Amino acid sequence: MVRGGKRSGAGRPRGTGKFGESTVRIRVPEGKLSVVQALLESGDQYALPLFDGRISAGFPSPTDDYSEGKLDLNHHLIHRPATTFFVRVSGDSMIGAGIHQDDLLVVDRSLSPKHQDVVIAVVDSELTVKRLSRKSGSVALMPENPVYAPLEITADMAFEIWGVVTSVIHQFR
Amino acid sequence: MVRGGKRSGAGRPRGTGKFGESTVRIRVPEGKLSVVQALLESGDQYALPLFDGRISAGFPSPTDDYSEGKLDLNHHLIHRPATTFFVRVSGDSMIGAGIHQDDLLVVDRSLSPKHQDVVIAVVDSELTVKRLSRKSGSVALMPENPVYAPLEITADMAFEIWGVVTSVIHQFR
DNA sequence: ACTTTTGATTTCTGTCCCGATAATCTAACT
DNA sequence: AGTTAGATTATCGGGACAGAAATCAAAAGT
Repeated sequence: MVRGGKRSGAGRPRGTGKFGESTVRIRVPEGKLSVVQALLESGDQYALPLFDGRISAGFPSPTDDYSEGKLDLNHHLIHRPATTFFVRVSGDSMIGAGIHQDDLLVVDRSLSPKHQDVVIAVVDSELTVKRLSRKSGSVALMPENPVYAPLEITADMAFEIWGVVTSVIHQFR
Repeated sequence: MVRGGKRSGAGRPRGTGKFGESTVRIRVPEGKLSVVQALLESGDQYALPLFDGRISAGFPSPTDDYSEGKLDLNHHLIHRPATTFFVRVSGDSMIGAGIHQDDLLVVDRSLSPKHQDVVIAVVDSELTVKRLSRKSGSVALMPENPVYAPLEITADMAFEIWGVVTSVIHQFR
């Protein structure tokens, strides 16, 4: 007479809802509701497809499957958000390293500056970006532009390294 | 005898809770609970301070107030997420434009390619990044490296522009 | 008269409950 | 064997509730 009956495995399976997973109820301020819902419904809006320029056979299309995977700029370029900041470049003393006027630098304060690192330094109250040289016990800031001269750091200078430049971003449009 | 009494204005004011705003209840999948809570409690984790290299007086410190404001790379570099993708650079034909081997390009398909734009193009099944020239009715792809020659586009070529390069990102570390 | 205490009131937050809906299983039926 | 219908269990969103928090106003204290 009875259909079914109490048994394991019966009923709606878990994780068959909208999110494919069990859910928790939380309170969200009204102002941030839209961004949270966007995060939930469409995943990370800024995880965008990455193409490898080396693979160019077969006339691929941007609408194809993205076998190279997806990339989020923030995650890719910023490893420690708490110790990272940006600097807008002034001057052309590092043009040989691909750092141009008005470029944006990503700087991490938590990295220990090593020989040949590009660093943000303050020398006598002046903010500069240079390549750090630690050769033979002396410290020097090396520009990458023949117009400028290397700057040897001496004990009487107010010298501080703010951080190590991890990336440079140049905008065309 | 009665203290207080029914009246308007009494009671806890609205918006005095944890979020300073009225809240709504939503369901969040367990797996995304931590990221949603991080978004709510600490704001945008990737909105980082921006310094202007031109302002260098007074020996500022990264721990000072950030009068230049905060910047989010995704918002700053990606205006239309739906039509934007990344390309990893292969080759050195655009080194004069600051585009090096293994750099990351941000490409927007929704921008109409104009004269002198840096574009991602497919010519005869080959993916290239070049500066677009539309002078005098003809179309050409101009490298920025004297080792390479300009490529004039003729009618018999399979030619397609994938998008306009809006930024180039070079990583040091 | 001024300050402090105390109860009343109202809102916030997290949790529980519940009905409607949805998805699956098993028995009954064709 | 294939279909149908009841049983079972999970999801989803709304209502409700207890405890905490914040404010008001009267009462009590100085």
